Amino acid sequence: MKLGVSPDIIPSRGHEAKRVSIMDAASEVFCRESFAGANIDMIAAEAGVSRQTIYNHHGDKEKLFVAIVRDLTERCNAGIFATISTFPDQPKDLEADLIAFAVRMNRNCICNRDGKFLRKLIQTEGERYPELFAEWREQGPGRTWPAIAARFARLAHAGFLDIDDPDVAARQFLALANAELQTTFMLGGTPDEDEVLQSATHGVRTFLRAFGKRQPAANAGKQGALTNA
Amino acid sequence: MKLGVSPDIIPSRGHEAKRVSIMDAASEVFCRESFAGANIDMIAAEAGVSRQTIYNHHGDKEKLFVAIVRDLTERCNAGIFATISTFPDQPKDLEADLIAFAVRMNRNCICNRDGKFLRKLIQTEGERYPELFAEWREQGPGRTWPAIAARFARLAHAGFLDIDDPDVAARQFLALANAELQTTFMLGGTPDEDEVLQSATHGVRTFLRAFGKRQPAANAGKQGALTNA
DNA sequence: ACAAATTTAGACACTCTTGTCCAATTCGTC
DNA sequence: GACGAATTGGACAAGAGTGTCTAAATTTGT
Repeated sequence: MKLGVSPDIIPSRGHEAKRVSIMDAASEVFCRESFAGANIDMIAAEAGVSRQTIYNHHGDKEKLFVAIVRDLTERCNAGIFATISTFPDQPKDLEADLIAFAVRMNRNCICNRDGKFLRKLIQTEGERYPELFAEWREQGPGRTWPAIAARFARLAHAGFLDIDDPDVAARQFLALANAELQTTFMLGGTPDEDEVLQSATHGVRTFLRAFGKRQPAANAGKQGALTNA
Repeated sequence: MKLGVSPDIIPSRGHEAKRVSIMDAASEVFCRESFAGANIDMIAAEAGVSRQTIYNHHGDKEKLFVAIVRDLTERCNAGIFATISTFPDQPKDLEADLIAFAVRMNRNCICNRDGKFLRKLIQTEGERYPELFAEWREQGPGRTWPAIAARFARLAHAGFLDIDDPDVAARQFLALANAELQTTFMLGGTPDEDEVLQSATHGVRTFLRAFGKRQPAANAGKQGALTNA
């Protein structure tokens, strides 16, 4: 019933509409209740379809769950790569551009519905479905970290940063950008725009204090600007 | 019933032994299977007691769960405060001392059994038991972050660090120390000693590049040592 | 060794959930 | 409006899990 999830046309009625509606409701319920705690009637009610329709579409509870995870994994990875492609390779204002990138990363990949759901499902059910989440591991972290690291390496090579190990720097960059959101994430909350911006700003400032060029020569006053709140 | 409490002795048999055994098994099973997925027979089998004994001790499944969470929260907080008390207030070798502290923090509070279990239970069931985990939030993050921040503030005041906002610095310190363990945590794994040391080392080095005194005057060569791998 | 307390195994009633079947109804399309 | 496909709701059997009850066995304190 709502919009804005998939890039394709969303059928607002008919067979496909039910399918989408079921997937939406199932993600929600599986995340909220865990696999064992979720029941088909709940999902049916939330999706506004009859229980039988769910069985018609997906066969059984486990197949439905697998479909959900695959779907989320795919969409999340697409979102992450799309966001990585907006990495500031030729920054005009390094600090501002990195903050904006960190905010995009958080908003579009980590704090959004798909990101939140996938993260929770991995944490909750990851150990019980190793092969399913191994796929995520390879397609997700296994591919996205190197991609981000490559961007930082390029930025360093172009003289904007002073980085020894791009892989470590990439991990630390995101860790810093999220540092102040951890407690909220823990309890399944969604940080608001302000919190995301705050965390990203503080994180990027610290990142640049560590990896920024000591004296860019062009703007000597800049360094001072980084330290004041 | 009887004896004046002997606070220290751990009973290896008898009534109390069963109690401990049940708590251990229940933590394990609740974490692995989630509250809804766990069943009493599983816990009984894992604890080596009969199902009825569990009902005798704890009344019902939910009361058992609550007891587990309280127990874990209490022990974890104790561990965290004990570790905070080992913070290097008068460091001899700042980098080495902070790395050692970060490793202790990880080993004793985050990667150990209690930490891992509590984290997973909060992630999995936090939304369903708000009042229970609100307690954790107040006693845990609400008290430990300020405590750590105060230590960093003191270190800065003593001239070892150059910190604007101790709260932010404290959060970033731990975020950096854990940066390379996130993926492992996600799937419920336990990082080995090497990974913990690696992550802490890289994290502390970055932290000091950001917050270390630029030129401590006394040891000019030190700064160089921080930057090489 | 005796008495009290605790533990045990099994049976049990009850509830909840899954997944199937089916007849009636609605929907999409021509 | 008519036809085929999809959806619905309700009944249903089978299975699993909770929590209770009991009588017998075991452990504990003295």
